[in-house]
Amino acid sequence: MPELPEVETVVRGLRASLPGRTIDEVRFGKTDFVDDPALISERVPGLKISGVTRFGKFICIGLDAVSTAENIETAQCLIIHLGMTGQLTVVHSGDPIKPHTHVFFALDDGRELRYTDVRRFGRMLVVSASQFPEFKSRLGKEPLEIGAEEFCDDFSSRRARLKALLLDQSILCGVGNIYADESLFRARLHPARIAEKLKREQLLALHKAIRAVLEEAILSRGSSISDYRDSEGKRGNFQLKHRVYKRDGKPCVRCKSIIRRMIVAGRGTHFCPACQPAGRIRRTSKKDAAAKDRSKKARNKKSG
DNA sequence: AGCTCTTCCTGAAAGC
DNA sequence: TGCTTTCAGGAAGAGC
Repeated sequence: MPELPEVETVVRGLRASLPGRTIDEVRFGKTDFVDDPALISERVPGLKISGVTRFGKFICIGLDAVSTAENIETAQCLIIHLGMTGQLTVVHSGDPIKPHTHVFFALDDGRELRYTDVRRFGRMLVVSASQFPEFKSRLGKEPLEIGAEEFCDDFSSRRARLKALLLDQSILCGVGNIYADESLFRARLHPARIAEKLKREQLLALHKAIRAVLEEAILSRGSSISDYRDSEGKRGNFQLKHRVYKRDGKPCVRCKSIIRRMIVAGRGTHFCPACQPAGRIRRTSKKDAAAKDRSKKARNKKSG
């Protein structure tokens, strides 16, 4: 699943081969993950790619009018989120089409930028350059840019579990399930701990761990678990360096305890029970227990 | 504020 | 062997 390091790798690849090219034509297959396909068809063809940037897990392809004499409002941002299984690759227009390829951007040099997405959990939209800051403002801070002080301030007032906070894109943007688990392991913090209850040193350790994990993962060109490929269709290598993610049942690289998997914040979560002690986990409240009981009964009813 | 559940979708894996 | 069911998960929205 593409998270910040994977998206950054894709963006670097696209940045090396797209700027300067003009998009001649846009073709669509299935469009249920596209906000407004007609608007993309209307605005994008004829524009020149000015740059490719990343914000959180989003890719932004900047587009400008070829002739600067045009009116100013032609500058556009093509925004793409890869969801779980999205892939953006640049190929020659005659190359075989991979299954589940749903958007084709024909370039003026005989190549094509293609969007492939098996599960179609991704998203694609176009906004005018003037609307872009507003779109961007809905996202939280960049984990590689936020300072230690700021990070501590943001987390120390939160009553949610660390795992939930790390996955919340309106707080920090770009961290997903893999890098949340890997960061928490490095900081020796249990995923279900409440942020507010941590000591300052622990929050500082988490801030440092997030940076370290993301930077190392970018150097390894991201993690390829199943579907992830970069803009040239190549796999990343960071999955070989995961210390807890999908390693449940295996020995901890630090202490040899068996890595465990549990659901936290609704997500499969991997951790070492010895290196990441639970601390004082909030006891299951009567309300939570009742909710759990209800869902269990609902499940039994369905199956029986 | 924050938690749980549901929805979207498909392929892999588990269950029978 | 082969069919059916379950599960995984990023994000958004509902309801509590």
